[in-house]
Amino acid sequence: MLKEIVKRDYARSGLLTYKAILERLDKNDQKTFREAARTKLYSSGQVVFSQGQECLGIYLVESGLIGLRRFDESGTSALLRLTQNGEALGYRSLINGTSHKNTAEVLVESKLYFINKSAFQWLAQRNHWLRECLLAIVLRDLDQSETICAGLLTSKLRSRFLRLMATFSESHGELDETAAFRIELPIQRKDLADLLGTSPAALSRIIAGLQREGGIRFMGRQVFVSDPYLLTSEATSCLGPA
Amino acid sequence: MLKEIVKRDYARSGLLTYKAILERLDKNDQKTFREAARTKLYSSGQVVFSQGQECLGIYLVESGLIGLRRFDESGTSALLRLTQNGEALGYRSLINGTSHKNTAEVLVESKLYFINKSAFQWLAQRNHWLRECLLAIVLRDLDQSETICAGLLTSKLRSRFLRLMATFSESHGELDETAAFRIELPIQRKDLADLLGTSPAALSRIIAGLQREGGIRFMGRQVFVSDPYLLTSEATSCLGPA
DNA sequence: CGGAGTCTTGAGTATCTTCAATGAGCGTGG
DNA sequence: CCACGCTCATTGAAGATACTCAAGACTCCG
Repeated sequence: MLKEIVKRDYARSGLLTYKAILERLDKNDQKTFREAARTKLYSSGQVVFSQGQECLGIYLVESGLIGLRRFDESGTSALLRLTQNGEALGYRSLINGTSHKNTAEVLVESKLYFINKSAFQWLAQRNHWLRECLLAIVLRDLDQSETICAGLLTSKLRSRFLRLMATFSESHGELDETAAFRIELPIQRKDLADLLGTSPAALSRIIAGLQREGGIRFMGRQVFVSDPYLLTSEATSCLGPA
Repeated sequence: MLKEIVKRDYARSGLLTYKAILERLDKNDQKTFREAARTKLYSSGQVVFSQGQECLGIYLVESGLIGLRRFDESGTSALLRLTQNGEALGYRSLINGTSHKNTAEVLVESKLYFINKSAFQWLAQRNHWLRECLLAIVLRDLDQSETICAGLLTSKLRSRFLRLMATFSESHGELDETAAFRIELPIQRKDLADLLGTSPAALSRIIAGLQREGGIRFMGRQVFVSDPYLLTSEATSCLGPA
């Protein structure tokens, strides 16, 4: 009974891990899945796949952090999304048969499972849950993308940065011994800037300004938030599932 | 044979019209569908559904133009997407059972079909094509949203505006008798500005600047492009299916 | 200690915003 | 038919915001 609830929760939350999939497959498919899935380890800076490449299969992020980057014709690029544990990469191109629209670059050393296209399609065809889960992921990604889009359309850099911090506080934050919030930023300034569509310089100024006003302190990749209102005041989070 | 190809094309292009659906349903379901679908006419300015409202069903846009707008806490809003003939509205909340994330407002007098939630779910459960079509739409919307997002992250207002014009030229453009391109903008400046995340004032200046440089002329909602390179130079389109 | 990469700061400039005023277009009613 | 009010569009000016380039500081690592 409990197990059933947990399983349902996978579908609802869209957590698509190796283990979650295995649990939901019947015995025959489990074998197929186990044989098809390959672990791959990537170190920071590596590229999983590139924009324009043909889609060979789907990647499941088991640990680490992957950034989806898009380049435009002029060569400039933007970080569209961060992908972490329980999320899938490259599913889009897999479903509609197009080439990859973004470049997936490893921001933090990551462990991925790779399942080749035909094997995954075979499994998805046979397993209702897998299809549902995929759909849930697409919907969540769409919602996230629209939320970011809305933020970009309406908010200033400062607000967007604070929202981004709020997001990180969910996945990379913890309560300090001094009852202040401590966030460990997983990425460097340059990538933060790319995520916000700005330059490291502008970001630095925003940070300096926030610090001057108080309530938040930055030390390298450590962020100490003594005034949690700062993060909650400027809207809800804008990245990732939870 | 030809019919088969045409049908397939619906699935591929994601065109989800009343007629397209009807063609793909078997006789029993056709009856269900016909009984469930209701035509609704909306005049410009009306609201189809509002952000936060519970999802009652799905809307198919048969003609006209609907804008999806998102408000943030501070009350400012942005136009995230335009929806026209052959596209669906409210499918997202229908699938995952959440409330509407955006407000759908009618920009141009529109004819919609409304199919209530349970009827549509019943049909989707029984019809493979419908599910596939829905998935294709979500994927297309996600891609579109990410493209806009990337544009917002990297490009200046001027480029984004030209890209928007390129988009409109696809759906609302035609070759002039003078061999120049003529585009009929379906929406007013305020909405264009909301779509680009700027103010009508800034947009006006961009337009004035472009006109001064030549190659393009604006007269109210009419746009005459004598130098097509203007539209193609600054990247590909960023809105809508075709 | 040196060096590369990263982060911050400074100065000048370009872009965009805001508020307010003017102008163009349109339907209404005298 | 024209004056009136209305909405929409453009323009002006001042100020805020963010960009670029470049120089300086910090950190990590050899």
